[in-house]
Amino acid sequence: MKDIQPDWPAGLKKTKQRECVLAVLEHARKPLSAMEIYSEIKRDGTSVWLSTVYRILELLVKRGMAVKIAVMNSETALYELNRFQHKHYAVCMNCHKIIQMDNCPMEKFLPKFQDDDFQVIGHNLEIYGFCKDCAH
Amino acid sequence: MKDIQPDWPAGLKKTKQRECVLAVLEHARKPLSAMEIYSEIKRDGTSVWLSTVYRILELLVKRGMAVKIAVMNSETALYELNRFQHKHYAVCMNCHKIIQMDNCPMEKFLPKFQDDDFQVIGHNLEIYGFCKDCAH
DNA sequence: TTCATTTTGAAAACCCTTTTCAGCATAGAA
DNA sequence: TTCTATGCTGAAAAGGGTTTTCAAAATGAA
Repeated sequence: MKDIQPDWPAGLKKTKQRECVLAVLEHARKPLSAMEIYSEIKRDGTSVWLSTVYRILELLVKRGMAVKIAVMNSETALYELNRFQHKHYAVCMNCHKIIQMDNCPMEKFLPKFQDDDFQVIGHNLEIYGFCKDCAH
Repeated sequence: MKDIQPDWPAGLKKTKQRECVLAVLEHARKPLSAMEIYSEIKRDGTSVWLSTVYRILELLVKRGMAVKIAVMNSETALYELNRFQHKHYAVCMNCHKIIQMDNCPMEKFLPKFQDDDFQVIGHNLEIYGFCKDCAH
């Protein structure tokens, strides 16, 4: 699990726990919760504490190496490696699967506001509905 | 505060606490948190418990009379009366003010998904940036 | 008014996340 | 390599919003 980091980011102390969190994120095929990352690491036999996972995730987000995703109406945050792509997700209302969207409606859109001006920095968009397995 | 409900919704027992929550929501000029609703009611001299406010809000949402808004990266949910309009909000990154948007980018947009099909039911969109008071 | 049923008060539990602080590990200096 | 300052983790507890519990109180139908 620790064989894929080519070079360690400068200024970060290299610890077993940080290597593991990064490795899990690199192997992840979908955004993961702190608990999922924690379980994955423990399953591999490494000892970590949940609070440490949270600390490491916070650090990675602060350094721009990871992205925190807040799925609406879900109380747990998800994390993934920052691959520097603008993206949005669709969430299945039945199985809660998360599916990546490949386009963005905000590209060609000028928002109008009730109040006067608003300097737009970014946006979050989430589609909800039913995935192909749960559509009936 | 209890002077504006023309007729009480059928099947709902009329209690002081429910009247108050509805009254606060009717007077609100922006989405409110459970705590804000609770404070407002107590400020008017009525005795309520926070858990009761939560219970009432849950009931109103379940009945479609209120809408729950989950502002991303904020851990408190907001509630407002369901006025049956499709809308989105912009959130100021500095003062956290919430400003209503008057248009929606999803109106003329067909999402493309990484996985195959996804049956779209709805969407959440949130713009973030700086309001006119906080833009510098 | 009486009674069955809901609703609330009051407190505690929940769940995810953050904080605390002492002990330990790490990286850089010697 | 060894030493040392600094940063990181373990372990536990606290935090903050929200939900649950259960007995007591209030509601509305008869």
